[in-house]
Amino acid sequence: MEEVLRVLKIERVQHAELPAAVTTVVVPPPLVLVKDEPKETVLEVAGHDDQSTGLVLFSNTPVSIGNQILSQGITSRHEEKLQATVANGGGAAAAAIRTSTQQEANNKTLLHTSSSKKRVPDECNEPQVQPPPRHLMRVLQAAAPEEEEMEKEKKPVQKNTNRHEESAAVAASSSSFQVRSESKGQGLNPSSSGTPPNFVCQMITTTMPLQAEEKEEIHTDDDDALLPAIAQHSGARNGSTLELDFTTRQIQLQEMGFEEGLITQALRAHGVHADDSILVQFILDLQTNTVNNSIGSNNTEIVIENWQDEDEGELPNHREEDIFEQDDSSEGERDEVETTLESCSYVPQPEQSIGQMPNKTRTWDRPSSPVNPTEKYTRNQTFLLHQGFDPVLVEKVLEKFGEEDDINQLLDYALALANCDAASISMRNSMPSTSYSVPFQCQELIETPAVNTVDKLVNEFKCTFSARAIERALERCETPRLNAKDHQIVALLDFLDAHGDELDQDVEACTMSNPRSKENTDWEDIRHLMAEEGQMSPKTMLPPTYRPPKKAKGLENIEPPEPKRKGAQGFGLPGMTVRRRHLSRDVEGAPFFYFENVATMPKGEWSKIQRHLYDIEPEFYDSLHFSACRRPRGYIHNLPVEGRVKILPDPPMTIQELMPQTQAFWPHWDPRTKFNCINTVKASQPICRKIQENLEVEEPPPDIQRMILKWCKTWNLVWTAPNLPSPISENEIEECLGFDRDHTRGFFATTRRFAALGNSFSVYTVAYHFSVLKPLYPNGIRVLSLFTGIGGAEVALHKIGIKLNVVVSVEIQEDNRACVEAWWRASGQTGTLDQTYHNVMSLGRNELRSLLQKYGGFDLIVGGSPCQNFSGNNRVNRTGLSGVTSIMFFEYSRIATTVREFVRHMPS
DNA sequence: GTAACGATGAATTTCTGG
DNA sequence: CCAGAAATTCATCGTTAC
Repeated sequence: MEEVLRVLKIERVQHAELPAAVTTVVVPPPLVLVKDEPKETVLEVAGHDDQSTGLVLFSNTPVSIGNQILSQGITSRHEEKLQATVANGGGAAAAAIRTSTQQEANNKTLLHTSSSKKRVPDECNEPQVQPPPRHLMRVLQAAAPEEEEMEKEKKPVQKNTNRHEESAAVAASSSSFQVRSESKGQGLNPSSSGTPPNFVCQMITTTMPLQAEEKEEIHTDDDDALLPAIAQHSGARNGSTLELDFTTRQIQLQEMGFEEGLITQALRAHGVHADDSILVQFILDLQTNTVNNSIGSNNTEIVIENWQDEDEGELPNHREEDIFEQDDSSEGERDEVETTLESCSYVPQPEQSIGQMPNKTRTWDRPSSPVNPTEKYTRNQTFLLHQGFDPVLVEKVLEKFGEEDDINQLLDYALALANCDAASISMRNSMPSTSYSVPFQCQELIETPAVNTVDKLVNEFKCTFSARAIERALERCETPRLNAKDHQIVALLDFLDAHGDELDQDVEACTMSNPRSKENTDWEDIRHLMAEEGQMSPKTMLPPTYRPPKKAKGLENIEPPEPKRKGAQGFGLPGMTVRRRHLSRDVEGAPFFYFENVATMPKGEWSKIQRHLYDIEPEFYDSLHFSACRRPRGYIHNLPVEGRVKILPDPPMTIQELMPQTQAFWPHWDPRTKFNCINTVKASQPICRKIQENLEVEEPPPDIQRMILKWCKTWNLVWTAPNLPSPISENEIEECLGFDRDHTRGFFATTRRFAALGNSFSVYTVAYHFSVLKPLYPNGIRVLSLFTGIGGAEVALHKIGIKLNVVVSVEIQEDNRACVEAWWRASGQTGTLDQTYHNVMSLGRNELRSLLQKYGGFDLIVGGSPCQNFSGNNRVNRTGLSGVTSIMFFEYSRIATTVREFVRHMPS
């Protein structure tokens, strides 16, 4: 049985341009691994997984531990670790059966009822077991240096998971936490508003002591970056072992079909223990550059990404000039990178006119292709053959696109043909037609392309679960093996996330049904409806753009627990010392991004979101620390966390401060001082009437008081007259959230206004986070605002005093757009408000390119994606990321990562 | 536009065995 | 008295039929 490893380059192709989604797959010479015999324990071979243009080295089917060739590349240390984990993690996992709840019977009348629910002890509830040894496979996937790097990088993360310990340690370790300076009176930007600002910033600069181990950590990183890869490990191993490894890897790569010279170059450049994907990609790049220097922009992008990944001495802003100043690499490497940078990115479409970028010293055009058609044909043929496509297939492709300049089109077509060949025709005929699209070039030839679900799961969605787990998940979720739709695959991934560990084991007890099947048809309908209305392509919902590889789980390497939300104080409140965090160099620095959503998602959903946003730990805040209402939210961002200030003067911090007129009627048994979270619906009149009826008695009994209080809390009722509870008004909500009163007045129908406010940011909280941007952008900021809503982020930036040079606002609701536009005028903004795009799904790569060219880049990408499927208030479809609206998070992720990719590759 | 519609997970409190 | 387990309390950017 043969196992074929393929290196895939998956790239999103702008969906507005193509009627169908295109996944570009670059297949290198097959890497053949021969299995001795199947074993019980299977091995996933997965390399590193990068962003949308990243690489995935994977195995379609399990590779046994006894794999002869693979074992050559595995050190004995790996095998020991694997065996140890198998031995320790082999317990059977039982599906936890959720305990049922029992409601008290009498719930019809208000009197003498209780809303409390009692959990019935469930005898079937078995204790959770440790994750099974599936993750051990991932230990193997990382070569020794990779593993060490991972562990090194994990240390600060794991350390950060225990905030109490760290803060205690910081407090105990030093008294050097100092308030260095405090100054008041920083007003708003005078040029941005005709009226003097009411807010001042209280500048409190805190400095964190650099702890010894952190100093050492940074030092080590830098050193590593400067050392040749081989030399990194020479100290850890003796010369003979190193030589043996070198030879082993050389043989291994030779068997993959690569030339010896290229292999030697790759091993010298990356070291013998580098990840296969890195080596293979390096060789491919060498090949590609050798065969033809102008294959296409996308291939050169890989070179850049790899180079940047490897260059740990890179500065945060990643400007190339800075890189060169810092980089100690050889002159030859520098020339190569310069050439690559010159040829990368921004491939103009024929119909597009490329505006001149300000302050540019380089052209965005890629190098011109060979003029001679025969030369093009030969070039494409060589390229496709080098990617490992069958010669017959290559001929077919070349017949149609032999002289095509765009290499991606060729690859799309070749992939579609390959997929078609691979799939069973009989099965294809028996399957219902699918919405999954093939490249438009192929549709005339392939009417119903059969796409293997597992392939799609692994290739597009970058699933790293074992084939066994996937097989079982397919059965459990009743997912078709061919042509599964995207939402079905998302559901499958969710199921795998939840039960993948169990599925890897021989556990018969897992009786989960498909938890996501309910809304599948809804989503499909919506997509097609929107497609018919021209709002989006049917295949707009592309897979996530960033899915870091799953972390290896071993005995000593356990996934950090979900971050605690107790208190929801993020990395620190005003006046508190700030908890430090460690962002990788790939993530830190401009352009900044800022994502917000509800804190209390279904279990595991924040972890998924985190994985799609550079694996940055969410920061949970409750706005009750900044205003008179609760608003527990999670934020994932790469903003600095030190030096935050809040806007002054302080807003009303209690209900009583906000509404002093209610104090006269406030019952003594109602202890509330803060509103609960502002929802999107108002309390119904019958609730208020019922409360009134029960308050006819002068002093209601305690149980009635409790019930009334519960309703007051749920619906944010206030006492506007004796025994008269009323819902909080829109104006009061505006003030609670940090908007000016009447911010939303006049744009919405009554219910819509309430909903728009309920969906908004808490300006005070967001402003606190954004305040670190003020010294960074004294001349103003360019913002890409997704899911703008009523403009909470923009208002926050304005109130901090950051000038809004450009705001590209993407908001689908017309009334919201009108509200933002009105605020823009009323607040005397002098910058540009661009509301051209209404739907985030219409922002493809080309649109983003043109926006970047128009405005010269973005400094901040901000957005809070819809939360309906996350919210605890949703009784119907609280389905998490696979929900109809919450899946829009992936659009934020896609756009944020794409913009960051573009901006960071832009010449300064 | 109105009104009726629970489940979920975290935080908190209480119970229990040593 | 204490630690861990179990029970209870509490809050939740909402959906849908009418």
